[in-house]
Amino acid sequence: MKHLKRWWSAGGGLLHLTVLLSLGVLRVDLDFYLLLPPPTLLRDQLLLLGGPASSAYALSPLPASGGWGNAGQLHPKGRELDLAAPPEGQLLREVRALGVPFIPRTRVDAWLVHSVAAGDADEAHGLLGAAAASSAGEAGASVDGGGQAVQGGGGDPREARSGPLGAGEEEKVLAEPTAQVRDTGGCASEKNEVLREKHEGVDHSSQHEENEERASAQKENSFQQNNEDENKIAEKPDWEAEKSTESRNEGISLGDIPLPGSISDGMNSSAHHHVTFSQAISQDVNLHDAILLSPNNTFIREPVAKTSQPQEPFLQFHSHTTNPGQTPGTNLTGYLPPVDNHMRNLTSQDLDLNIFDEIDLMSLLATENDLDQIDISQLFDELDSESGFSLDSSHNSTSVTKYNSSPSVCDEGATGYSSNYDLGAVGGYYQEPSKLCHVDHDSGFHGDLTFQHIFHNHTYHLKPSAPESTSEPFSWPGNSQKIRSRYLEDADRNLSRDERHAKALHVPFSVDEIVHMPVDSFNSMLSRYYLTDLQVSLLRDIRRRGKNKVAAQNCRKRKLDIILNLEYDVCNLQAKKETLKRERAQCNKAINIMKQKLHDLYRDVFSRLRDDQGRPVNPNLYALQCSHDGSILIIPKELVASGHKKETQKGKRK
DNA sequence: TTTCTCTGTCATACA
DNA sequence: GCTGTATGACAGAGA
Repeated sequence: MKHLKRWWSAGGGLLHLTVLLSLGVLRVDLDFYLLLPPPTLLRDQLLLLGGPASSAYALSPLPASGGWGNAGQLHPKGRELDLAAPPEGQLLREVRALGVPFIPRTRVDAWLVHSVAAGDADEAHGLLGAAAASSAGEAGASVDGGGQAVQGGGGDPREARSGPLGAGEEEKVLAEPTAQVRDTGGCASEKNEVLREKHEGVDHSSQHEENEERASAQKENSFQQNNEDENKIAEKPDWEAEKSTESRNEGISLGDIPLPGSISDGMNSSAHHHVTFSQAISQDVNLHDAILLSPNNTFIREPVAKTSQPQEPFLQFHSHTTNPGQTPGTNLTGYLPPVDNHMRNLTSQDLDLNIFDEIDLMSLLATENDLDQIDISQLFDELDSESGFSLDSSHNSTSVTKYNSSPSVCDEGATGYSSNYDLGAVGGYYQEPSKLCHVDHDSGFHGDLTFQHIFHNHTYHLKPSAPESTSEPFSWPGNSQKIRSRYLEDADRNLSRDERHAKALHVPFSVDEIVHMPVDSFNSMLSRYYLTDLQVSLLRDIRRRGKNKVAAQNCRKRKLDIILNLEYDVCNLQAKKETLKRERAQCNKAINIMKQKLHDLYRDVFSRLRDDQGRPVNPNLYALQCSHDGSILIIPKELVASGHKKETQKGKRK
């Protein structure tokens, strides 16, 4: 534990990148991890290498989430990975107890952290040694004592054996990562270039080591807060996470995020170094963002080389595989070998073609269906009649022309709309930058959207009902136009009016998001996007109608509850009334019985009374009366009657 | 075809 | 003034 803490305190970090791919019915997360060494360790490593820094980080592709390890996988120190690793909960507790900023959301994450925490004093250096061995291969550097890379090698050990490379080959590749890099052909040079740039960044960062050390104490204190913040963010919806991350965006620009394309830039700056090295960042980046953010990066431009080599240390093929029929968030790795194998057996060309076929198809669908002029005209007719928009035909054409004449803006994954801001990620859909949603990349939008992806929880909320999702959940077999058109017709038919409007106007948000996001996020969204007046009006109408719809539902439900409660109260009151009637009858009956008993007692008393002559007292002429002192007097009824009259008269006078 | 129910929407009031 | 909520009234869809 103390070593891990030292690791974090020294400024080491763990960068978790997740690239989301959509392959037909499958969705694949490409998880890979970058162990970012603390500057102090880095310095030691540089000394060990005896030359200029050639290693800035350790690339540690990890096994797929859901399994603790694979046969043949090596522990950072070369041991077989302990399959009976401590329980995940224990690891999570340990890691979180450290207050490290990296939030292990998966067992793999926890394993990685634990591998550092549980190792001996050289463990961290061993990890760094792996980094050196990975990236300093061109110099032929042989790092002694823990030079093996932390490697995951994929989720299923069977896959490792049956994959393009055998287990032995895989180990060889892992031991000689640079050879793997060279094998990538043209990609290798670019990758090495990236590595070189990163190394330069490390050199630069090492110059600021003193500043780092001074700041380390403060960082350690801030780690705990960061950890708490990330925990909060992870539990919040996307828009709440966005709110939380907006404040971070003020301090961390998009370029600070050590994405594959921007990591070199981040390394070259000491300010960036604070972010990329000193703070461990766990973030998920979808492929779409990667493409947008890093157009010149080798990783993006060479998806074949990257995705086709599961054993490559740089990028380990998928840890999560989901499909639309799967429960959202379910990790299939290790549970669905056929799917997994299918994914792994995809050749690079297959993968590439699948990805971009889907992208092309999605773009085609969008352009063919969403921007169809006739549909737009019909839509505006609807809008005109239903939403009070005063639009004439000229307006329609103007609007369409306007939308299509905006080549300088980017439709940020405007898949019509999809849920949870996974606009580009869900469908792997990158729409050509010429549509409606005008995104200002300089206005902070990128950062927000990126952070939404970064902090999402790997759960792809595929709404089961078609109306909620307009993205294509699968690729069409053989591009059958009939099937596709039929599907689209059914999908459109199932869409609500607002959903059709939003889709036709290319509003890049789902109706659900528009309705339920906080007003601050909604307003910021309106201001952040270059939306036309029509789009803004539609968004506000959708939000108003959605709110009112929910309110009406609640109102009716409440009214129904009130009615049901009133009926229940009526039944209760009726039952209570019957009970009271029965009690009243019983009371009357008891009173009559008491009266009868009193009458009998009265008769019995008079039957025993005698006057002075020994004659019985007539009860019709005399009555018994109790005095105040408790004595009983026998008085004539005439006196009793007159006495009552006097009392009544007194009472009336009063 | 009529009736009834459900649902969405609008208008309005209020906090 | 804006926003959200509540509610009555109306209209349309469907059984």
